[in-house]
Amino acid sequence: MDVNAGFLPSRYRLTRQRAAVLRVLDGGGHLSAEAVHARVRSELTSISLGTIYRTLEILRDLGLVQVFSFEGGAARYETALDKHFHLMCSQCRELLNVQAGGVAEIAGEIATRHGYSDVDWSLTVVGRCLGCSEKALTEA
Amino acid sequence: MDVNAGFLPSRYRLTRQRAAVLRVLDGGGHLSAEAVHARVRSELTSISLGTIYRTLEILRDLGLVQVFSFEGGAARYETALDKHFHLMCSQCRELLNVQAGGVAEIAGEIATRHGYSDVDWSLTVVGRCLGCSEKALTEA
DNA sequence: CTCTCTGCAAAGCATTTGCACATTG
DNA sequence: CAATGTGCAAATGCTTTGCAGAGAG
Repeated sequence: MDVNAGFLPSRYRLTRQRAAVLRVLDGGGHLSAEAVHARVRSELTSISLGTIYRTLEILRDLGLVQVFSFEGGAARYETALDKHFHLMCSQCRELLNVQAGGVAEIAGEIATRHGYSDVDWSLTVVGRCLGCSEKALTEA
Repeated sequence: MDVNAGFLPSRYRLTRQRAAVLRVLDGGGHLSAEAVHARVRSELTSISLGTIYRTLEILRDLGLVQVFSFEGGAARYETALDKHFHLMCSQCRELLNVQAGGVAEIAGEIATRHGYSDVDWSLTVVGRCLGCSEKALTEA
């Protein structure tokens, strides 16, 4: 991804810190702020967690990054992709992106029926992944 | 709802506090722990917030109560009903329950394809509700 | 009399914020 | 130099927990 994209037409400056955060997220995965911090640190040793949070917020504002929050854990950040939903393992909490089919229609229909505007949706499917199922068997 | 239902076959005692929490939630709505606390207090003036949280956790464990967590706000609790999803206003954060149609199928299909078991799902549709849309117009 | 439950206050975790200094355009 | 960004540490909001006493079986 062109790290400059999205920055130029904005009031935000493209600093080393911001570029590094974006680069880490471009590496893929669903990372917590803490995890982003750890990775960016290998390059910018003195960057603070506060800056990570501030940066993630800005990248969100620019539409370059998406957040996923769930119960009992830190929010996970990923670079913005096509609209998708998440498949999450209830044990290891690993996240998988899944393409949406039909969900947008259901969401839109409901929203219209209730007079809601500026509609967005989020679907999360939770279950035990293959790896964790096997681990459970081995341990039993 | 019979407040005793669910308690008897369990290791939990039915105390005044627990009955009161359940009664408040049966009153309907999607309440934060803080809101439950405020309402229960009118009856049991010295009940603590800690007890509210502990009780909500137990009621969840018994399947009598469901939680809904979202970004940037306290979790909301409601008595367990048929599987449904939530329509949330992005401004006033009011929650509406909506019956599910087709979502379970999509979720199940995806989960099976990826080998996930013990599957559950949650769909949240977010938008601006009628009330908030009107308010926005009046203020403009 | 033992086990469970409660209130209280302290701790915990994720996130945000105030401030003084550094960096940038 | 004026505006923006940063590190640090303290503050915040929600939730959990340790403990000592109260209540239930």
